[in-house]
Amino acid sequence: MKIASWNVNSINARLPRILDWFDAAKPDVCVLQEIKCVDEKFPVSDFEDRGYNVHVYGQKTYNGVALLSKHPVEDVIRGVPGFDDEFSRYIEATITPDDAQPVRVGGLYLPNGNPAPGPKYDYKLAWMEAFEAHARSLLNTEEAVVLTGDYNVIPEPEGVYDPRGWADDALFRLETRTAFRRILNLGYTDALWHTHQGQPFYTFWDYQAGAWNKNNGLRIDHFLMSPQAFDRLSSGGVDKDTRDPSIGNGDVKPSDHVPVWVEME
DNA sequence: ATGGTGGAGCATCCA
Repeated sequence: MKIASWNVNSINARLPRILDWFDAAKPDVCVLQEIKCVDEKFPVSDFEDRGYNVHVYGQKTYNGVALLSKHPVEDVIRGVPGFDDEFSRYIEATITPDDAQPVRVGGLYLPNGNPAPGPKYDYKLAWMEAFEAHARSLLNTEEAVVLTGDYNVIPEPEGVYDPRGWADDALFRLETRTAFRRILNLGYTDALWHTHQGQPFYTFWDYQAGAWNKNNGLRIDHFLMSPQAFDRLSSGGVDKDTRDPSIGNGDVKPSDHVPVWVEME
């Protein structure tokens, strides 16, 4: 079973490139972030035509997440439990394939938090604290749990092209990394860091200042897997080509994030 | 030091 995550930076502005990727990558499950539309504007039929069950937690203009699955979907929740969030940033459900054990999949769009310090950064830390509590309760179920999405966290210096220049950024400052580490230390594994055996890679390149051409990237999209999920991990990857403006549909600009995925037994 | 790009949706905000 292939599970993917992609911050698409507007589902509707990006749709031809997104559908091309779905037709090639054929994920069983995919969570999307920054769909930037209300539920009614989500192109549901394009995905239903491809065999997906579609669950959307939309929002006008900003944020918005979705969960797509070729397998049956149960117990969908929207928003991190116990956290009164004014934005649509989290969707979670149980996926039950015919040929594999169920997986609880969470798709998240963690707040950016800049500028830091400040109220936006306080919101990021509060979000992470609530998410940590929820991640802990999920571990207590002893089910296979996969928490994936745009974490807006650079976990270690290898995840940024200029660690010194980013030291005070909300994505990399020590308090952010510590909060992320607390979640990992509950008992989750950073699955893509594992499959890459610590070899650096990026999942995001800014639109500005020629970041793609200079390979000035960030590693901010992650898969956190519970022990029961990690034991079933067979491979993981990052579809970097989707970020290249010269590859694929030239009429549509790429997202600044690339799809990330894992294969599970 | 600033602005550099891109999306939503109409002046800016967000990333």
